[in-house]
Amino acid sequence: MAAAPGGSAPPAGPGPRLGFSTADSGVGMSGLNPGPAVPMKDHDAIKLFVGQIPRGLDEQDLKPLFEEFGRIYELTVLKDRLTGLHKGCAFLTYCARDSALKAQSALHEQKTLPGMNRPIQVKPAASEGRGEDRKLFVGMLGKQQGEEDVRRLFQPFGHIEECTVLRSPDGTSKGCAFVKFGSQGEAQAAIQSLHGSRTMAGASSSLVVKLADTDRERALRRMQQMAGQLGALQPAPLPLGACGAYTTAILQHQAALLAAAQGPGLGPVAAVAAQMQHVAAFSLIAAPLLPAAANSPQGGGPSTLPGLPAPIGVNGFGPLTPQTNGQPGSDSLYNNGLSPYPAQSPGVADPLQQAYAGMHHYAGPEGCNLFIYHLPQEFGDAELIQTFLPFGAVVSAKVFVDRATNQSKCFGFVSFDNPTSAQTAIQAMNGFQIGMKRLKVQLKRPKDANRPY
DNA sequence: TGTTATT
Repeated sequence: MAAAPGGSAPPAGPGPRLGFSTADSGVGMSGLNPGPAVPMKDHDAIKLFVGQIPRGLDEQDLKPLFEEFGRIYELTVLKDRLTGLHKGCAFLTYCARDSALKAQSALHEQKTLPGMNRPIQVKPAASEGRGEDRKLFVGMLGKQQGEEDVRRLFQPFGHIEECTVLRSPDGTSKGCAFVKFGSQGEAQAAIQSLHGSRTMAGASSSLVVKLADTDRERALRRMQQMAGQLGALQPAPLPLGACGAYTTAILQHQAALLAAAQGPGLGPVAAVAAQMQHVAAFSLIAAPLLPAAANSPQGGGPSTLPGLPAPIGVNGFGPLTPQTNGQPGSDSLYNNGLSPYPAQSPGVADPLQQAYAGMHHYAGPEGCNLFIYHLPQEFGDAELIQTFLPFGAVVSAKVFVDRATNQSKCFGFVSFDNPTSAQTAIQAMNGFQIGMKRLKVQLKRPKDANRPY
């Protein structure tokens, strides 16, 4: 024992004598540990949790006990952050994965250290994860990249247990993959180094490397999609009271809380309820905030609105909220008598209903789709709907968002179900001043068109 | 100038 060679420091002389209550079977004489002073650990090494350790034993005391099963990479007794008191347990990582497995099977629940009532615990630390924490989702791959390419990319970070590129039924790559590492540490290292680090050929954005969804997250995702479908097909007839963006924000917050609060074991029904509440909140956004009876001078045009006081604050949607429900003209977005909106013709189906009727369609027919630039930074899809809903049935509205920052790119698309509405919207809204900006509203460029403007 | 995908 006294001659532990190599990097393993010999246990300090006096210290508590180490032994198991069952049998003392020559612990500590096995390992010659030649090699570098700084040990290397295998990529697939396992971090072990060791419990039921007598408080009197420190790392040096414990070392010989565990060295029987192989070279130790790291051994740390857990201490209270504040008091520094020994917590009766430790983390142990062997250089070799195999050593950890041997130690676990030989020691876990098998022996009891002196002075303890319960047998020692030796098992993978919780931080090692039980599968999900070692599995990565990889996005923004090139469509032509296969398993081999992905493996090449991730192989430097550890032992890859699985590597699968997701493909459509016809075999073409969906541009994403799953990679499972031997340990959580390897997975985290890969995330650290690779996420956002490069853009693969043919990808629209930089590489995505993150933990794969858990089963629960996957189920939630599915339900979100289903709820979305339901909402698009059957817009709930909601009371359109005085509910503006602020109310919406509260509802969304509540929905988020509900979703976050669903701990393990929450049934699918409650999850759906949370999702449906979210859908309801979204529906409320569409409460028309615009003056229904505001007869605007159509001939004037937006360019005749110089010096318009900013109707929309840069820090929120305060002015967007209808403060007097149903009272045309007053306290509305356009309290200057220069609203660009045409009167809503009676007899036309509720535009709200129409707006949602086909909302899952991205684009309408040619000539129905608008490209809108110079949107206020805080404009989202909902505000875009609100702004263009008076001109006709909005089939879709989408503000582009930078995926990395979640910030609006200040442009978006609105589609109507007919070209006349689109033209009316252009006439009324192109050049319209909001805050410091003037909207640019024009027909969306067809995919194949080559004109810059 | 319609984006990013979850076995």
